[in-house]
Amino acid sequence: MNDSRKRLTRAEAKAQTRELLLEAAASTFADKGFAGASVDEIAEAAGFSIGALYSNFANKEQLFMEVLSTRATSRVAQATQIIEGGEDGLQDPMAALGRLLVDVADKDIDFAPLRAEFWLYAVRNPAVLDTFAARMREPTEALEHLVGKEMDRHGNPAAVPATNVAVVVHALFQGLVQQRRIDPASVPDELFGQALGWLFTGVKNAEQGECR
Amino acid sequence: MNDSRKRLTRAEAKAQTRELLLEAAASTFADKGFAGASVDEIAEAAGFSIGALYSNFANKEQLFMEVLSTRATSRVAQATQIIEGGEDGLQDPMAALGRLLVDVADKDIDFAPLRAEFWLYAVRNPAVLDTFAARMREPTEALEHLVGKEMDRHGNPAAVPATNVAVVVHALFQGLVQQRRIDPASVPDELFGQALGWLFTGVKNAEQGECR
DNA sequence: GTCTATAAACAGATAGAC
DNA sequence: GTCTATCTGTTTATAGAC
Repeated sequence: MNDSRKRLTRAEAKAQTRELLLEAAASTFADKGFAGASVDEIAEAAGFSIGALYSNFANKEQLFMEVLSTRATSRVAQATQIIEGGEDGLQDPMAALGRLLVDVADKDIDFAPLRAEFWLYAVRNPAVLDTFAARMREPTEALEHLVGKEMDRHGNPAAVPATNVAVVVHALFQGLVQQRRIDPASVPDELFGQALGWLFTGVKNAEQGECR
Repeated sequence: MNDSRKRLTRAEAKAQTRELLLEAAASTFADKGFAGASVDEIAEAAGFSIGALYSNFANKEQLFMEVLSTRATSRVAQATQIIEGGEDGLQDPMAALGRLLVDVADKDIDFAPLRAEFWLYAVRNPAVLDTFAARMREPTEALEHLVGKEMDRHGNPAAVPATNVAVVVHALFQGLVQQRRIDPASVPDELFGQALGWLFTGVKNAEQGECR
């Protein structure tokens, strides 16, 4: 009994070390990039030494991929799922989604750089490309539900596939987040929601034919 | 006379070396990133040795910034300016712009990775951020002209600022290019033009109020 | 399981030959 | 103006102490 408690505690300790290393890795990779970040400074940022890192991860690449698995990309999916279940945005889902996206962009400072780093890594390593593409399909699918509902709300069945609209919304979001990072004045808070509004009235009219 | 010809030829030779180094640098940075690419392999890719590189550029960073100055980001601006002056897209400027963006995305394979690399560098180096932001304003401003014309074509004066629409179009383009790179099937050729169509009918209706 | 010490390879940048 | 050789620091990854 004592023994099992002890074993559990040790397992927990190791798990905690792993988690701390993953957090430090995410932050350091965001700051300096995959090639630019050294395993040494990652370990140090986590409060450990290089030995602990190699005891928990096979090498730098595996650590990087592990960060991809646990963090970063699914934020948007989480966010949109909150909107679907929550009381927010019952009136105007698009404005609510706009606010939420701004929130994701501003709160999680590492989000965009980390995503860019993963994207580059995926583009450069064909073996990883499918894994990353699958990760990116997550938020798009979450958006697809929202998009589908919104399109239903406005009437008739799909002349435009919800999947395509979801891809566009996702791409627009990523693009705006990046632009906001280098030139905040050019991307005011409201622009997210406005752009979504334009897009959806446009889709709506495409469905039912031009309205004038 | 003989002397001046000789001097000119040498200057040209050096200029050519510089240009070759810049091309090789752009390609290598796109392939391996700023931190991942070594000056050695850049020089080698250009057909020169490391000494020639350091004879033409102060260091790796300056070479990188020089690549930014000469290449990469202004492609979209060039493209949209062609549309404005050309015979193409007189009927449907948005569809033409869509085709053109697809072309930029597919033909210039280094475009997106290089842009991502510059973006990351700018985000990480505050001193460079303004320079890069200015570069990014170039294509947006070119788009703004197109957008303004298109909005005029549909009628009344701006309830929506053309600048904001241009930012959205640019962001959308960048996002779609990135998504297409990791999951081509999710971003068919027509989607660029379609999305622009949705956006503009949406903006149009926002200008003149909802149409139903 | 984590740390310290170290091996082996490689980086950016410089100096001097041609 | 370009090349070769080299200096110096840093990198990833491993081995053995605790």
